[in-house]
Amino acid sequence: MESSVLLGSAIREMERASELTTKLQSLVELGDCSDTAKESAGVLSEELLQACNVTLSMLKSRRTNVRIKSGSRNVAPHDVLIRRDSRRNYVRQEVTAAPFNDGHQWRKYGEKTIAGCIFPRGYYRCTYSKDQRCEAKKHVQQQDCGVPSLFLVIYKGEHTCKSMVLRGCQPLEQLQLQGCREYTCNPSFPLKLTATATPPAHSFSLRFDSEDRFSGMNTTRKSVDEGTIRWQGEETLQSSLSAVVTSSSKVASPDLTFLESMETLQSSLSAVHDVDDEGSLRSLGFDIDLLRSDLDDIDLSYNSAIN
DNA sequence: TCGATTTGACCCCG
DNA sequence: CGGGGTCAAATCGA
Repeated sequence: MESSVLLGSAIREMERASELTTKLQSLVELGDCSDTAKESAGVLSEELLQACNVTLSMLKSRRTNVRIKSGSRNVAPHDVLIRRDSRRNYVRQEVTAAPFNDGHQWRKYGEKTIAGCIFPRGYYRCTYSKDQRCEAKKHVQQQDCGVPSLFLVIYKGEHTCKSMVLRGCQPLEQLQLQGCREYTCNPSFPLKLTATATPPAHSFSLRFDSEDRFSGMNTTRKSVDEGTIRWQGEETLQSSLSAVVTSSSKVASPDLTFLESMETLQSSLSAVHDVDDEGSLRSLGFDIDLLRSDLDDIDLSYNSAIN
């Protein structure tokens, strides 16, 4: 069971690597030596390398065979196990490359060297443990030296706090995404945005990288329907910001306005793209005002003036 | 100055 | 008694 879950994840990563290789190959066959083509090739190579590294980490971790003492069960990477402890509190354990991207805020209260483990175990409790008597805790332990590294995370107790700081109660957050500016939403998670053009399809890809001191750089992307951006929050804020904007060659207007399709949200998003003499997209900038809650699920469509 | 992290000491349980 | 979990003072950094 555990092996099949792991194998499935590894296969998906390799399928992604295969797709990236195909794209890279197409780019090479075009023989385009422009800067944007080089940049796109660089991005694809980077994604390809990461997909390979993730797969390697999974397979290496499987070899080292992570074992949970209580219950004596093996937990494969990305496998999730839920049980109750002796106090009938929920205990959930999982192996992940991003142990802090779980949508909650944690405060570290201890660290301990564990017998037989290379890396120390970190002890965290909910930031609101005192204010709201939230008893949620988690232990985080690095499993290997892979890139990205995998961590065993054991969650104990359920969140009773009303925090959900990454999902709603925060004041209006202004997020400006312009080219390659950096945006930091939390001192612990510096985020870096990169924008890249991919000729000749005039498509743009926006990628959000999140980085923390344990798992290093994480990159996420989303699939997009033509003419729309589907920006869907996943379990965590930090890994959810990824969008690919595809504008066909018929788009000639320098102004591209994205309209919010969900009236209940208070967010607004506008984008301006810059075209060169031949009408090809050269750069794309976003200005986004949003509430954190917006990140849960946003559907956007755009109108574009056609000359 | 205050909140978060670090780290050594202490407690508890098997 | 030893190892894991927590406490709390010291330290860090924004």
